[in-house]
Amino acid sequence: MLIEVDFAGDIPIYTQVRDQIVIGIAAGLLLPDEPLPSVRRLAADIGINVHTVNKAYAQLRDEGYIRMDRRSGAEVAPPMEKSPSYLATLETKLYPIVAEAICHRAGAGDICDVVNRVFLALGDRGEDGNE
Amino acid sequence: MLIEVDFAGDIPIYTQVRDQIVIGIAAGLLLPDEPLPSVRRLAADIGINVHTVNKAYAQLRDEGYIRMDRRSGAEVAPPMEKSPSYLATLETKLYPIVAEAICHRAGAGDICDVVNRVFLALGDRGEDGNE
DNA sequence: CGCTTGTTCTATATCATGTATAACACATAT
DNA sequence: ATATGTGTTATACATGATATAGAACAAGCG
Repeated sequence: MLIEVDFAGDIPIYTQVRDQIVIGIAAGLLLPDEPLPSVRRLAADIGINVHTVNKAYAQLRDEGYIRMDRRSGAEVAPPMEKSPSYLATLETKLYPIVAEAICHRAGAGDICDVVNRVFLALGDRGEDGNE
Repeated sequence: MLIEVDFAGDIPIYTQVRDQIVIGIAAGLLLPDEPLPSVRRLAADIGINVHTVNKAYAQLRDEGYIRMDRRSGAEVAPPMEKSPSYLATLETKLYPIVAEAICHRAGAGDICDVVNRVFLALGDRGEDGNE
């Protein structure tokens, strides 16, 4: 599970780390209860500060993606429950993106094609046949 | 075309203004060549600084959504060309969102359902039958 | 001239981001 | 006991983004 960071981009480093770990969990590269590298270790590997990694980990913990213990370190959390309230959050995030797509003359099919492409790219090991 | 801003949220004001105008264009509430309120006018209406509105307008101009003239003011730009390069940008934006959705046990169908729902909410007047 | 338009400039205040260093509480291994 | 490794917290500093404020400019129009 290699994590790379773009220092030149306008996306915060801790957000990049957080996103890549979420992607790793979604893709099945990070399995439940699997230990994550310690904050100091990952910071040294990437070449960033400990607090930056800690901020990413803390956010992941608050969002329920990982579990942190002062002694045993950080671990991937068990799979989430399927909460309908998340769909409202998803809709809020998709609203400006879909509007942009419409302005670029993309149809709903075009957007869903991209969604399915990303889904397949992540889903090689991410699905376990729940539906 | 009413624009409202959430001062308490963590989304920059100029981004909120920019997003709502994009949504307005996508929904057909703002038609091509339609004049936008002046930066001073909109700033006064919303209750924010002129520079904040100017930043939103400048970004919209750089992205091709609107056209600005020093004398005639700001106007909605003509419809965009359908560029394939945008789909790559869209895919980059959707990647973390789809990963999040997978972690929340949402399937590709669930995501596309939300996309279609947003598409319909915006598309009441946004489509003109291009495909 | 008077008014409006976008544009640019300076200045200030606040918050986010990232780094740096250090210490703490807790657990484990030597 | 000592050493090492966890996450956690605290302080400090530098930089950039965000937002505000006031002022001025060039250009068009009645």
